[in-house]
Order: sequence, then C-alpha cells, then structure tokens
Amino acid sequence: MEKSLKRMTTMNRMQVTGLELFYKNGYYNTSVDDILKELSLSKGAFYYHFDSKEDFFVQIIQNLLVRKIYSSLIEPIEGHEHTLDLIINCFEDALETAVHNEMDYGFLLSNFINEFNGRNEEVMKHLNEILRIWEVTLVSAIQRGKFNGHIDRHVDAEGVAVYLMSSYIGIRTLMVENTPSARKYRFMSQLRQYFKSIEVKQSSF
Amino acid sequence: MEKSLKRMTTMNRMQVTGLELFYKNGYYNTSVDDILKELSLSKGAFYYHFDSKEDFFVQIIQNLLVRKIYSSLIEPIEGHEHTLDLIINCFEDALETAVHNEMDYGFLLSNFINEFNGRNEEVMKHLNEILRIWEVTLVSAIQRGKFNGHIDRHVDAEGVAVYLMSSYIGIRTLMVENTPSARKYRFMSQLRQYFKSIEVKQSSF
DNA sequence: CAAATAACTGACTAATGGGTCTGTTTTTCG
DNA sequence: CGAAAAACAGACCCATTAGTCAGTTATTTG
Repeated sequence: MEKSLKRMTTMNRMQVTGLELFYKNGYYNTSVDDILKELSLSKGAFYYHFDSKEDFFVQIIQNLLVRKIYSSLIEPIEGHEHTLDLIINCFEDALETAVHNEMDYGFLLSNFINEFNGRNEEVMKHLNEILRIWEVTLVSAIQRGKFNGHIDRHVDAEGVAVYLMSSYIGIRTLMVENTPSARKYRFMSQLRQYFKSIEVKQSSF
Repeated sequence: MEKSLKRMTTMNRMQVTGLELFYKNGYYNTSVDDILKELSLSKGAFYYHFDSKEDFFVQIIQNLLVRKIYSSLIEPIEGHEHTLDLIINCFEDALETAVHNEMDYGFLLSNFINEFNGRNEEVMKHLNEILRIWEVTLVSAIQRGKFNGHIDRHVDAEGVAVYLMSSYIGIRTLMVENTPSARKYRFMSQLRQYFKSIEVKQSSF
C-alpha cells in the first residue's frame, strides 16, 4: 500500500491524460505512444507501471471514471429532499457542464460501452457495474419519493429509472452536434413534463 | 449509370459485409483486410471499386444505413393515423427487432456518431443529416397530431422530438447489456406514460 | 557514502494498418 | 475469334501498433 509518491504521481498523470485521449479519440483509436508523447514519457515508463493497455484502461475506470460518474450522477441524487427536484437539478448540472465543454465528445460511460460491447468482456463487466450502480441509485431515489408521498405510489420505479437513464444517455449523444444548449433546454422541459405525470397530484384544497 | 451487374454485385457484397463488421467492431477497429477475408476477395478488388476506406464507408452510409433508418424509423411514422400510436408502434417494432438480434451492438446510427464525432467531419456531416431527417419527421408528426386534435396544442413539437430521439438512442445502448427484453418493456411503459401527459385529455362526457 | 531498488530511456520486434502497383484472369463487344 | 476493357490477385511499401528488454538515471535506505 505504501506506494511511493513519485509512483502515484506518474501513474495518475498517465491515467488523466489517458482518459482524456480515450474520451476524445476512443480506446482503439488512441495508441499508448499518443499518451506517452503528450506526457514526454517513454514506453519503459508505461510498462513499468502497467501490465498492458487493457490493464491501464481498467485502472482508469476504477480510479477516474467511477469517481466522475459518482460525483456527477450518483451523489447529487442521494440527498433527502424532494426526489424529483434532485434528479432535475442533477441532470441540469450535468448537461450544463457538457454545454460548456468547448469540445464535447458525449457521455463518457455510454461511449465506452458502445466501443467495448461485444469486443471486450472484461472491460464491459466494469462498465456495466457502473451502470448498475446508477440504476440502483435511481430506483431507490424513486422509491424514497414514493414513500415520502412526492411520487405517485403506482409508478414503476425500475421503469422510471430505465427511462431516465435512456433519455440521459441519448441527449448526451444528441448534444455533441450543433446547438447543444437549445437541445438541453428542450430536453429539460420535456423531462419536467414527464415528471409531472408521475408525481402525486397536489389536489387543490 | 450503366454500371455493370457484376460491378454492382461485388460492390454491394462488400458494403453489406463492411457494414456488418463496422457495426460489430467499429469502423476504426475493422480493417479492410478483415472485410476482404470474409469475402475471399483481394486488396486489388477493393481498391478497384473504392478510393479509400473512408469513401467506402460514406457509400455504405448512403446506400445501406440511410435505407435502414428510413424503413425502421422514418416511414412507419409518416402515416396519417393517430400520431402517438404510430410512434409507439414504430419504437415497439424497432426495439423488438433489437431484442431478437442474438448479438445486439446497439443503435447503428448513434454508435457511428459516437465513433466519428470530433474525428471525421466529413462522415459526421452525413450522419448528422440522417439525424436531422429523423428529427424533422418526428416534429411534423407531432404537429400533425396537434392539428388533428390528438395532441395538446400547447406542447412543444421540437421538444417532444428531441426527447423521443434521446430516449430511443439511450434505450438502445442500455439494451445491449443483460435483459434487453425487460428493459424494452419498462421503457415502452414509461413512454406511454409520457405520451399520456402530452395528449389531449379526453374529457369525460 | 555506497549499495540496492525504483523509475525510467529508447532501440527493437513482430504484427497489422491503409494504400499502391504490376500483372493475370474474366467479360464484353465488334 | 480476338482485342480492349473490366474485374480481380497478391506481393510490396511504409507507417503504426502493443509489447519487450538491456541498459541508464534517480531515489532510498542502511
């Protein structure tokens, strides 16, 4: 465990740059040399720290990707306020971040899933695991909402979760094209519309 | 125009196999040799018919991809019946097809968009063009629904279109994992729920 | 301070990539 | 039939790839 500071620093630098390039160009379309050139490091340094390109990527998933998804999509909805508001704000923030990326390459997680699906079972296991955690978090948020009386108790929590995940994954793909801001706005409006249909009607009294 | 039958046959065979492999493995992860091996053809044959791998792919888009999207997602909603039913049936059929693919690699169009985004402007132009046509078709379907009195006249047609596209793209990505059938079912239920919120309330009378 | 170990260099390998080119076979057509 | 054109074969080229390895430099530690 007592990994030296220098070791950690170099490994982290490699992973950060690696994720950046994998996100930009895709895993198969980014060579180890590309990453090394960016960092002015040599082959020897890379294979001293990592067993292979795949091992490198798996470590990136565990060290960086998981954290990113956690901080942007998991933790924000684990609060105890009004569930649907939490989700709205979470999506709003995540999409706003994407809008402000001058160069947006879509949703990290779904990009990698598309790239590795059917081609690398090992990596897919890790990516699906993250998806599963996201799904579980959403399901329990919905159920909390039902319990708290904010969400209609007849709604299918799993269904809502799948629908939310789908729409988020899709809008991130659509936003890479022109006018991400307009699309984000339209998306959020419709999301609110959908939410109105599953929340408890505040009967006028 | 009078392209010989033999020429057309060979080119078509190459394109069909090419699309198959590009879909399975991705464009950058499929070599020209891979395609040629599958067909027992030689380099000479390939470069006799196509200028480059990119030219080959653009022709695949125009000849095969466009038609696929048209027949599965465009034409089915151009009818004149109840708009939302058309869309429901269209999505239902498209997703059911995906479920029955023993090996599903996601939504062709969005996979390629993810792969080429920021890496090949030329190819992206063609892919975005298809997206645009899909969007326009959905928008006019919604507007037709408003005009016919099936859809609430206050709804934002563009917004609904973006939301529908997003959710479809996303569910196709989610369905590549386990239990595509269950996810499809949940998705369709929520889609109906959403549609209830934008259709004209049939006031009980 | 020195020896050991950690961190790194960069030349090398074997495989594979897209693409070229010379030549052979097949088809067309007068 | 026979010549021209079309369709194709496959060896070759050069750049790039993941990964190896013997050697060098930096850092710890006794």
